[in-house]
Amino acid sequence: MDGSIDDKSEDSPSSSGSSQPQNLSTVVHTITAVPTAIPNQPVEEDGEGHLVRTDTDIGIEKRREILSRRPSYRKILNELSSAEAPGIAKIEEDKEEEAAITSIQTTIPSYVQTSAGQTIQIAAANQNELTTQGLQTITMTNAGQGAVTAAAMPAGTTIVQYTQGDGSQQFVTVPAGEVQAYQIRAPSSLPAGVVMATPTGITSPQQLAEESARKRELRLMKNRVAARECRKKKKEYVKCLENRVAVLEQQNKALIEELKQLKDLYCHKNE
DNA sequence: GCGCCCGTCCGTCATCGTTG
DNA sequence: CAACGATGACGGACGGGCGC
Repeated sequence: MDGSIDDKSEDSPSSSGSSQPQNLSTVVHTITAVPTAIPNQPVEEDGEGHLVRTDTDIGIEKRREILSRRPSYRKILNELSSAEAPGIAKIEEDKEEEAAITSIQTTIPSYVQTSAGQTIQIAAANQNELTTQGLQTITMTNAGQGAVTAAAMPAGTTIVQYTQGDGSQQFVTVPAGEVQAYQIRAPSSLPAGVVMATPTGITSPQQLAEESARKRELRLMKNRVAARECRKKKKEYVKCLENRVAVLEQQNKALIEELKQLKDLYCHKNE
């Protein structure tokens, strides 16, 4: 288990939380999906000096019970909207999210590092443009696969391809033998906006350790983004539910009013 | 000004469901 | 079945309001 809860400040460059703009208008009325009275988890050290949670068997069961999965917000909402509430908009596989990802990736890496430890800039043409518009995708290809650039490349050249926010594609080439494969990462030791790429073919324990550290950082980075997205979705979901409540209240009022009128009508007829 | 409380945001971990 | 994405839970940071 690599779960450590004592390393937050070191391994997350953005976790300082300094002057994060607070979302002013989001008053989330609590909609409790599951009981959340989870007892404090006991904590102890693992072999490596990391603090880890230790659940008792009962604790695990209880936790599992509590954590029993609900469908995703999108699913719930889409089911709701398709089944009975035409007024409620579906949450789509949204463009908004893509936009958000683009903006997140704006802060990501515009450099790769060669096996020689040399950092090369991905932003071939215009670094400013890259950093303002952001990377959308980064893909690695071997020479010969990229039809456009392959012609101009010496055989065996590794091509690093990325797509900018405006859809235009940029390529960076690395001489054959210089690099075999890259893993993208944003290590906390590097300034924001720098990506590391390191070769595979690791043999020594130290390299293994570095490799696993890299993997961990990558995983954390992805999860960070995923958590952001998830929260965004959750907010949308809650907003939609609130809207739905408002609509239903309105309908309820109207129905009560109608019932009242019909009753009056009925009474007058009988008189 | 200071301490306390509360609400919000964020990163991380654990876990589940999905997908290739 | 491993890898990955989604998400609940947790804890820390931060800001605002309030009483002293």
